[in-house]
Amino acid sequence: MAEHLLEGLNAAQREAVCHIDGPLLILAGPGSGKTRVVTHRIAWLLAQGACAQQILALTFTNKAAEEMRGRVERLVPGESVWVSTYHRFAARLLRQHANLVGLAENYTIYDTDAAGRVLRRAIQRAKVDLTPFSPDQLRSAISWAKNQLILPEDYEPRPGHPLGTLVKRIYPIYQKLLLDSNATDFDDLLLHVAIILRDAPELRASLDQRYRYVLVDEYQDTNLAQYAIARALSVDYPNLAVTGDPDQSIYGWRGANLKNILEFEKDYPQVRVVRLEQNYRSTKSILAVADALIAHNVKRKQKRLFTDNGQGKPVRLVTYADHYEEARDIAAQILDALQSGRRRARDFAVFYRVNALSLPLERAFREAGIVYQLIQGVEFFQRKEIRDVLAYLQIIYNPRDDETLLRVINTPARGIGRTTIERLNDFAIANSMSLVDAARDCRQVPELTKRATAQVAKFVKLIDGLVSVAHGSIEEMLGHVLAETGYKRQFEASDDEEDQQRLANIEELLTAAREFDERYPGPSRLDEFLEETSLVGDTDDWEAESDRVTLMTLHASKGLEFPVVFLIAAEEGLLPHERSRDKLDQLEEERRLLFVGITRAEEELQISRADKRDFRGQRKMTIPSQFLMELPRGEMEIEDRSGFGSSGGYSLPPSEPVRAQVRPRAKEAGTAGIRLTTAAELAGETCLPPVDPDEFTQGMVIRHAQLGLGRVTALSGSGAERTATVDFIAPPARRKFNLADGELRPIKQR
DNA sequence: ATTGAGAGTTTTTTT
DNA sequence: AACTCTCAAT
Repeated sequence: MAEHLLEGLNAAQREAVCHIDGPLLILAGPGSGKTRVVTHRIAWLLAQGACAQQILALTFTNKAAEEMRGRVERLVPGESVWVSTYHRFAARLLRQHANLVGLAENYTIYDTDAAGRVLRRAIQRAKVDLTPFSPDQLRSAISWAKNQLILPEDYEPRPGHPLGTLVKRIYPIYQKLLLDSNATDFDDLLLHVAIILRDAPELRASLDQRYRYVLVDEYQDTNLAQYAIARALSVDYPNLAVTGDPDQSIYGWRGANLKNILEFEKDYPQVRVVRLEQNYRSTKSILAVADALIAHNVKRKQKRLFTDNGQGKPVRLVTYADHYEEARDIAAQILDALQSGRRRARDFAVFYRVNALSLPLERAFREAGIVYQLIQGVEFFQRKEIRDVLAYLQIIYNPRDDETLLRVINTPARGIGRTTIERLNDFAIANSMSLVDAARDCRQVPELTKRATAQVAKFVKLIDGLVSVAHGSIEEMLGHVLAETGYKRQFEASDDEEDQQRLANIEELLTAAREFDERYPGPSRLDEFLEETSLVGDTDDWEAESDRVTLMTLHASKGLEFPVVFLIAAEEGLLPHERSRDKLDQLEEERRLLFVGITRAEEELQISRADKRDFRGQRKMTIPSQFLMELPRGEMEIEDRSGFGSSGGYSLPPSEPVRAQVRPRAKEAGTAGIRLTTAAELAGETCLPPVDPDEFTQGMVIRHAQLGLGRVTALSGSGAERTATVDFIAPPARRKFNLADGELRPIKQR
């Protein structure tokens, strides 16, 4: 019956898939088919009679959750297994039991930004001198405490620990500000739920029973709070299955606790341990390098990686004269492979330790005419204009939210200045009321000028007006917000490129709202919408389907794989990062980071460094990474392109011509199956006059006055409402346009 | 309330 | 180098 689920699995994989009751630890090396095992196991459980509602799968990222949900859906169509991130699961649970921790059901989830501002207010209120510490250090100390499930009243610093003393003062104030605003930060979602599960045994027991089978992905990255939640759901029904790889734990700095996985067997002595050690991703050469490197970690569970894949090319270790040369040569190698038709752009990825290292690469790629996508964290919903507009929705939903009120009270500017806000705030504190209520009673505040009082009264009226229309669809509510607040007006007046982009983003938000409304028809689901916008980023940011070279940090590369990988800047201070100096644990984490990077590669891998590098505006001689000494150099191809002794430094061996400066001809590019646009191609095109919005078609090549050439990838609406999503080629960018504005012109190719 | 000069930073970032 | 933050001047 369900035997097909076992097809094509090796013995270890089968063992994991067929395990039903009792704790299970899956130690899954890179490329060992972990996701496959997890999804097949879910399908297996269902086939054995478990019902979908009894299964809960927890992941760390939305991307992972989506991926897993999709694969389960394909295996067993129609079954709705709850696959969720930890935070979303916690947010839902907390929504139902908010009263147990002093919150109301309509609590707000703050993003890092908002939480940071609250912390700043907490510091001010504590009237302490923060020096010599930074607010950031304090933030991470509080975050650490929350992840350790230490409540404000229980926090005790180590004696004589100056930062701890400050935390003890400020953490309770910070937490009170959050609770008074009926708000949480990200850490709170987990903290509150963990505390609820600890202190409400009946509730815990009923949830334990309800979620009979709990699966946790990337277990090596769990912090104590997440661990506590998973454990609390697996007491009476200890069917907890966790998967992870201690060697891929790279989020220790965020409170992840490697002990959770290393000591899982202590927690559940009757645990069944399955090791997935066969790698299906990489060549023998690549795996050997990874294996040799990670063997240098002391705190580690022994694990042997092996593969039936071929030997493959040797891993290359290259030294360049400088970062510029490094970038140029990588671009040249990629271009060469593209032009010969050996590879597509999407086959390549370049990894680096810090985002700032991407610049020279971007420049080189642009010069070479290589299309690339940069994966970086500025998420759509984090953008200022989006946050501003959403803030109004948050206020409608939870008016007690002081922080958000502070954000919107003078955005856009409406003549309520700092002093006015301060006086309102003092009044609110004195009467222990929320800011909205203080604003509502602004006539009782004697210090306020007449003018200020009038402005504040007007603002209160605005908010009340918005609240009164809070039943419609999200799109409508957003429409009201934009209309009543005049938020768009400030940008419409300007012809600044950035402001126009902001407007476009707001349009995009409206589209997102409409899609949401369609997905959840019926009564207003404001809570769901706000939850989604604060907990879900831009999901379609990186998609394998777009044919571009990928540039990203090593951290971002986790979970992905590419045929060809370039790993740059293997230098002391960068990899390992200088902040990990002299700290064994952190040094091992840096080593794991490199391990993760190496094991992303399927067929080819090049690790490089430069003798000189400009960094933070300074040119410095570099020192090779100590990790390079740990690699099996005998099995690798070592190349020195630093031009030792030669004056130029830019010279390359004659067999490897410098290609980066050669722009590809459009024809050649076409045969290689890649889309490249050259200057020549550009010149050979003429713009057609503006056309009716409905004449745009998918795939059409267009030109934008500032952004250049692009291709229409998606269309929606019609007539004056018709919008197009356009992928621009150089620099690569995805933008959305209202076609009625006439900014886009079709291109006629000669 | 907005602008600008000057100073001070600077890892990674699932949520 | 590039960015943010602060504080002072308009």
